[in-house]
Amino acid sequence: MKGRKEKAPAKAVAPLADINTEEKIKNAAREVFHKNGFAATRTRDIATAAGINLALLNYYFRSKQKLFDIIMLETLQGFVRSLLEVFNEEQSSFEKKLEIFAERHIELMRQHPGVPIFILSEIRSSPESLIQKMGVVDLILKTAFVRQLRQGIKEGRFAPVEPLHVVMNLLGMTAFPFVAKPLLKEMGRMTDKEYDQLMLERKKMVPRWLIASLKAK
Amino acid sequence: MKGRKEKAPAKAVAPLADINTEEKIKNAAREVFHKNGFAATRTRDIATAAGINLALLNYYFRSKQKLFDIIMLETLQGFVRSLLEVFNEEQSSFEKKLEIFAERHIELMRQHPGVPIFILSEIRSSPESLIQKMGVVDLILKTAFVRQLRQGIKEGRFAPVEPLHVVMNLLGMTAFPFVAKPLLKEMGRMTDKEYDQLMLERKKMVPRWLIASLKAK
DNA sequence: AACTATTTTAATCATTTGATTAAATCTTTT
DNA sequence: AAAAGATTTAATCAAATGATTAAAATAGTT
Repeated sequence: MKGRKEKAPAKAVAPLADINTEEKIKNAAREVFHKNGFAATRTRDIATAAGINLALLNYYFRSKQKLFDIIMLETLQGFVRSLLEVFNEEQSSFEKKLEIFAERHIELMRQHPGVPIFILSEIRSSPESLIQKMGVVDLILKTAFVRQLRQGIKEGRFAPVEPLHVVMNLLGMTAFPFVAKPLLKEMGRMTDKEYDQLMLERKKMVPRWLIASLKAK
Repeated sequence: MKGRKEKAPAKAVAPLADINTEEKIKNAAREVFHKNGFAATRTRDIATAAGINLALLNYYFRSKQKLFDIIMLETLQGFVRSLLEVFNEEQSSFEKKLEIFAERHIELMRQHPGVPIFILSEIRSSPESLIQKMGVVDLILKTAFVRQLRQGIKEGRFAPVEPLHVVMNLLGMTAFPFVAKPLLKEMGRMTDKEYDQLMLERKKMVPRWLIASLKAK
């Protein structure tokens, strides 16, 4: 243990107009990790993508694992936040929340198509740590969205159903097409442009399909 | 290149009552690959799980990649076959196919919960080769199932919809809960047993939800 | 400019990991 | 039983990979 790297490098003057090294590494790491996952990523891939010397990665982030943890945490937070934000909104109706969520969530995934499969495939064999890192997720069944769903059931507007089923259906209909894109695209013999067109259609349709399903006996 | 391993080892007498080495390796490989994926799997993990000497893996399968290819191909075929079998059945109605598919597909995934995320996460960054290995998938839009869907739309029993949307919704509702199990289980603060109970419920519910959505304007 | 602290580089380590080899053991055939 | 062939083992290799080090370069301060 030498002293030089005991603490993180001091953040010197921010090189305005140009991006600093730490950010360059993080951006490259985000891209490569999202694309290939932790195990298939070489620290050299990240260094090359960032256009930096390999040693700088360890100088700024100590280890591949620590860098990954940062990227994963930020990625998860970005996704969970956007979801909870909509679900917690107190004013709007259940139906309106559905519309806003589908619109936002699908748009978010259009901008970052690799993120859903990244999250899911990293979580699959990860220790408790990662799942607890998202302690936020178990807040979902306490949101206004779920409360309104239960209310709708009580009033007889919707058929009785376990709310988690509805969350599964909603996320299944929005996220799955991104998770399974290579497969589904091949099924439909589609170009990326055509596939994207379907995603746009789904922004409007998913809420309707879901509402209809809630009325099924 | 020595001669000894130029060809595959001769399959000698099958050791009845006991499983042979090749099968032991394949079974262990299937388990480990399904759990951790290609990149995160060490050949030593497989050897240990199979209870064999590391060199035997290469003796029987030449390389990690070749062993993986075999496992992946078999895994894919198992999944696609069960899907096409139902969709191609000429006699049954559209609604009946839906019921049978949901029942079979969910049951298959209950037996092999790691398979869906395994397939999807390996496919994501795989070269064309893997996707073409499943040339079968693009047959789906030519099945009786899709033909009957189009017919139903023409007759006005269903609202007009691109069939691929319906396939997305169906697979999203069946497969996604398995793909995202760690996340969804945490959301619902559920035990494995409780989560499995939900999967059983979905066998009956997914067809109803999907039919209802088809009638949504 | 001289001095100090920070950032970057090239070279190198140590470990992990896929694969191979040669010898040993076991099985089948003669 | 001897010979031939198949299977298994222990030891080892070579390349890949995460990480470190010492020195060089750069920026900031006096």
